[in-house]
Amino acid sequence: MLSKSEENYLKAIFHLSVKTEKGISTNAIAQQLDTKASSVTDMVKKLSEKGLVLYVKYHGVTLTDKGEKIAANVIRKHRLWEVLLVQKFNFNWDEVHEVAEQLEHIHSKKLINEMDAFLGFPKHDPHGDPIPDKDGNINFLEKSLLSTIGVNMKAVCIGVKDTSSDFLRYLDKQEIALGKEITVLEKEAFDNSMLIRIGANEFTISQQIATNIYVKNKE
Amino acid sequence: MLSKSEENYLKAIFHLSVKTEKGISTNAIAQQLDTKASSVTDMVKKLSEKGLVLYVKYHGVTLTDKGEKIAANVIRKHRLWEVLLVQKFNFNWDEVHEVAEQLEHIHSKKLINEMDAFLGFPKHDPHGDPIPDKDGNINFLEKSLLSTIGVNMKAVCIGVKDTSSDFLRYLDKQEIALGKEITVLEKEAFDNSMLIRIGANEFTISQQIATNIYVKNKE
DNA sequence: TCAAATTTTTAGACTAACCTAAAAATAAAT
DNA sequence: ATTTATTTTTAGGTTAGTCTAAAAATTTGA
Ligand SMILES: [Mn+2]
Ligand SMILES: [Mn+2]
Ligand SMILES: [Mn+2]
Ligand SMILES: [Mn+2]
Repeated sequence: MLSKSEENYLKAIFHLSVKTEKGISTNAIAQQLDTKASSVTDMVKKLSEKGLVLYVKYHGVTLTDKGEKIAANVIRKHRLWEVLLVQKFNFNWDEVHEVAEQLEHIHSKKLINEMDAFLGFPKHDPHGDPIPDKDGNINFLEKSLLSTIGVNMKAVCIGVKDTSSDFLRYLDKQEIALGKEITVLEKEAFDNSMLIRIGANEFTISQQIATNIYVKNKE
Repeated sequence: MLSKSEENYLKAIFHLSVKTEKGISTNAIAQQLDTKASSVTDMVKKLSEKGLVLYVKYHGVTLTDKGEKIAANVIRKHRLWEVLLVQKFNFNWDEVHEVAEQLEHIHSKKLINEMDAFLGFPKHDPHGDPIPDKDGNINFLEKSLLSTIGVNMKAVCIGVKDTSSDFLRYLDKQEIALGKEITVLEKEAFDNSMLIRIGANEFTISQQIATNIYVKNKE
């Protein structure tokens, strides 16, 4: 059975691997886990000996199939717990991540599969991120940034890039939530801010906001 | 924030303190936690420095109010998680303890209080043990061992002493469960076995069984 | 292409939580 | 009241996971 630390390393490497085909650098992992590069080197050696990553000195690491499966399972647990907290325990979507970081390391297959059923086999977590299935397969859905949507186009909010409390509470305040239809009314060339409509409300959002909201094109 | 290990020591001392007024010996704690006496000495010193136990060398430890409150809270979490697993996640009462040992160390006040509400503020866990309230108060209920019940008397099963899987599954097989009424029909002087009736079933149980079932006298 | 900057690894140390074996204190038995 | 047995503590070590500082390898870029 893997330690909490080993699981966190695999998860970090998994997340970093989504964006690139190359090996993941020691420094990137260190930054992701808020630790030092020398610690990463040590751990990566251990994971390599356990057959969970491929590691070539000075050239970064990649997950093996075995390591990838374990990482996906940790992420599955994290996201299912987040759904439970929001849907059953009255957590807001900005409150779940920290607790899920603890809960994702609970070892019990029965627990997670029963929870999955109890929640009705959700496909996405409260932030719109896909939940891996039992075998570790993830359904990466197509998504665009709101900032890329043209004037007079409609889109549906399906996720968030930034998941900080500050950002999520801003979205709450503006009543921007998953599933909401957003119409782009105007774009300001100078600062790339946008005038948008959600339901009956019209308001302006900055580029920084628009580049942190994932949407699905509507037509 | 306390480590998992520190919490486990406090919990062990709490459980051992229920049965005695005296200080808890190093050896007793070592046995409870399946560790060595020398390790206990180390940890007890640390807990003492943190003001969670009173420790006099060679004379055992007792919990301070602060330590007792923390221990009770860990037990509260353990038992509430057990209720969740049985009532919502289809766990049998012999399957919950191991997972609850992990879950009891999750740190989130909101989580445990929401869970408490979600479960309808249960007073007892699946094994009949009382669940401490938010402030750490426990309602120790009066209970007798089934072995002490006289012939022709009725009693209601309200708890179990042994919580091993083997014992709990034996109870399942015999359809002995919390809340069931048990009538003592005969007692065998030679081996202290008992003939009992539960519902329409009559059968004999050994003394070992009878001394591991808690009951409440009925009349 | 080769010196400078950057990244990565190694070397050595630290802490928490364990352990074994020996010493010290307490408890039990003659 | 001593001696003996038991319990507890101390001393010294181990492992996992972390750190800093220095050495080595790679990358950049003049
Ligand atoms: Mn999260
Ligand atoms: Mn999430
Ligand atoms: Mn239990
Ligand atoms: Mn229990």
